[in-house]
Amino acid sequence: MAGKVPYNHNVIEKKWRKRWKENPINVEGDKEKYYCLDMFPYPSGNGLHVGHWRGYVISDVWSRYKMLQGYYLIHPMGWDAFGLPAENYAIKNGVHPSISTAENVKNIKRQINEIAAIYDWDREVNTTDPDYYKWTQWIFVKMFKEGLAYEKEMPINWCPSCKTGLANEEVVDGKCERCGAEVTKKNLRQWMLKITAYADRLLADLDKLDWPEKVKKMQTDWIGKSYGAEVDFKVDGRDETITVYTTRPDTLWGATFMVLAPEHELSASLATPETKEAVDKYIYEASMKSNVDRMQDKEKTGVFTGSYAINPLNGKKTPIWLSDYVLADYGTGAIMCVPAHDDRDFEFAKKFGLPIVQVIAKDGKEIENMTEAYTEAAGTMINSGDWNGMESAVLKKEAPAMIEAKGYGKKTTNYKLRDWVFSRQRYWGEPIPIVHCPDCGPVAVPEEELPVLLPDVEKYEPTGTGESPLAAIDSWVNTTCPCCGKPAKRETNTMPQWAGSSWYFLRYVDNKNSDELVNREKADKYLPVDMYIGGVEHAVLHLLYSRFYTKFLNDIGVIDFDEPFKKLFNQGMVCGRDRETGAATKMSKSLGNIVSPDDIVRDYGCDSLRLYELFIGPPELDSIWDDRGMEGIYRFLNRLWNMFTENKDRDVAVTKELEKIRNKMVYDITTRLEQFSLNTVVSGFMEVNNKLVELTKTTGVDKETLKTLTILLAPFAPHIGEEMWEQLGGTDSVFHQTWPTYDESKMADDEKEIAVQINGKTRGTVTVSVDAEKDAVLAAAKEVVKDKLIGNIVKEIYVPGRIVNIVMK
RNA sequence: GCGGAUGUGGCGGAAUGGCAGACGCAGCAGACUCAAAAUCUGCCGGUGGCAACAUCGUGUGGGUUCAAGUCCCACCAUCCGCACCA
Repeated sequence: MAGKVPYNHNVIEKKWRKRWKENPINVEGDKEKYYCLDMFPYPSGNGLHVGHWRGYVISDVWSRYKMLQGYYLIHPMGWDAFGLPAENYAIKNGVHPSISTAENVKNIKRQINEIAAIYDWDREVNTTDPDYYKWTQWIFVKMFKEGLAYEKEMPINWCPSCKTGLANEEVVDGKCERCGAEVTKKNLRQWMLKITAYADRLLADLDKLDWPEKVKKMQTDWIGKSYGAEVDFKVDGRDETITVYTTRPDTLWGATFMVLAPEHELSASLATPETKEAVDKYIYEASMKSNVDRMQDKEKTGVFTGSYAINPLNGKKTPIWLSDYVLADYGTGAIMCVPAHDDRDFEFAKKFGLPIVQVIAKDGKEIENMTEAYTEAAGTMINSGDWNGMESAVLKKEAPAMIEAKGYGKKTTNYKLRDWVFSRQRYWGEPIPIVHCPDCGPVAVPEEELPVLLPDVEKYEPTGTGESPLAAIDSWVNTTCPCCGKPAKRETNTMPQWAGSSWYFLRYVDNKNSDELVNREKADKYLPVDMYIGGVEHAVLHLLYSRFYTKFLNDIGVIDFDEPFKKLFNQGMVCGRDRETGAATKMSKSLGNIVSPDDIVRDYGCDSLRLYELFIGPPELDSIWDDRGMEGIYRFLNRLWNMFTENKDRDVAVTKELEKIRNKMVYDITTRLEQFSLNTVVSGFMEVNNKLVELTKTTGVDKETLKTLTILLAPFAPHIGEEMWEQLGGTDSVFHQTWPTYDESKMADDEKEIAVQINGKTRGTVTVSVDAEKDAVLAAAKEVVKDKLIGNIVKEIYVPGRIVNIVMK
């Protein structure tokens, strides 16, 4: 066709990226803010693959949609740039991490800009920038002053490969989350953050959040709150008392023995001369076992100490054992054992021939030849003295108070959450701003002296001794005490990578402020985050730490809210296909199945890639990259472009049909987008385009429909959207238009084809007017299937606009 | 072991309890072309049938309902999370 300009993505995309740079489209005015945040990336040397892009595309589409709804966007990007890979690269190549990091940032920034993301680079932050980590350190100092950061010598998780301590959250299946090496225990002086002080609030406030239930559940489980009682057992013939924690105080009469963790402070001393050798051996062996060994030991082990404890309720002597199935750092490190009603205690009792006393009747009676523990708190109490006859479920709730009233112990709660091991023995992280003074102890570096700059070192290698490489720089380590002025030494441990990422979203709204972490007025205006988009891998670590930091900063008056992220969306991964098996596999260099967005953008354009990233599948599920699917999207954009160019200069009158198509299009796209069903938004565009292509051959498509389509499409394919808008005569950016609305009355069909079923099976169709009477529809329907109406009609069902079902016989 | 997610054509996937398979990919046939690519048109779950049509069909087995991919019960498989937390 004459005058037809083919779709040239290169020309269009280049043109509009330049325009956006010259005339930013996101302007504040007096608009309300909308804060849409991406999880900021670690600037890896590999750059991004199409999987990383998925989240960025989703957040960009959502942001542009919000923009068309009239919001001013906070849509920033930054770099989580401290961490091991840069340091390991430095060790290998002798390049300072700050140099390799800067190079990687540059490359990834280029890639991200090709998504056409409207990131506001004026807000950019980098966790390794001293102006940034000054405030990371400042938060630590504040926590230290509030007693939330403290030092402790304790056995911690130690990764022998990374040569650093790890938080519990960083240990997966007994292995290092980062490198996969088996984690061992090491006694080290550590900086800890008292996140447990916030356990209750971290748990309760989950209710406030519009987050995936899965993530809330994971955090709930990680915090692991339980209700029960601490009960004091006197050691027979000695002055000591052993306190146990139990969630089942109702079964106290059934406690027939007690088990202590080998690490319990009384473990060794409970041994008698006869048992001493065996007890010491057991304690020693337990201390040598790694986490993995301990978890893999399915068979229970244990040793009798020779001592007995007195059950406070019935005065009975119960033997005290040691076993490593009891955890030293949960509860009190000691448990009372009720083998009749606990699986683990049952197994232990069976193995070592300990007595089993049932105290809850199952189905109203005592079980003969018990083969497994009865763990339900359901049934009447038996063998339980004055508790006999009570309901277990009731007693379970009341017993803690009863025990407390009698002076046998107290009502209590417990958490699985532990305090956060916060120090790392590595180089590339924020120095912990503490000075150790022989007289004053640990002293915080005065706030006006922050940041404590990370010094250059010659050797980045972790020492492996439990000291950071910083310890080798005498000139840096030796300083004076800020308190008394005497010679003192700097803390040489650094912070974990999580430190910088636990609060970065606050800094974006005031990233150049050198006097405050964030200006309060700006914080009140632009925070918190309305929508947070990122992978589910941060369900516990990053998201829990960020919530903790936010609550702390709220407590000390820096900000006015106590939850950072109102809404959270986890996008699925984009997998590659295994060349041989065809199975979905993570994209990785070693498998050679990485698809680079650079190649795709070059061949098909950024708009095509954006649409394919959405069309590939439901955004919350993992999906598989398919090059041919990518081509299909490209074909669609070409068809759309051709349809557009053939209609844009025609003078087409609005018909009822066109009006219907337009309203239905707005309805479909809007509702699907609101439901975050982004894959079906794209198919919705294809459907409407197919219809418009048909109309192009006959009546053509009117301007209003083309304009509406253009605005709807713009958040998804912004370059072509802008180009179409301009060609339709728009003088301002398409993103300064208003999101279209629909009129339901103009969407509906006058006539509808509905199915006619007999006994639930479709036997024909009938086209009826939507406002036809039931009797008329039924009559028409019966006419269609009259040959098949053999027998008696029992019931006739008509669901207007949907179906007729005739029930026979 | 506990918890969660998922299971629909050759593939990715779509379906407020109401005609299963939208949309796309692949495939087949045709048009255009000397030819190919691109593009356009048509077909495209299985079985039977020239066809109209019939029949089976959403992991398996039951159930509720006029009607079930969708709701309920019991399983199976895959993936993810937690895992001796008393």
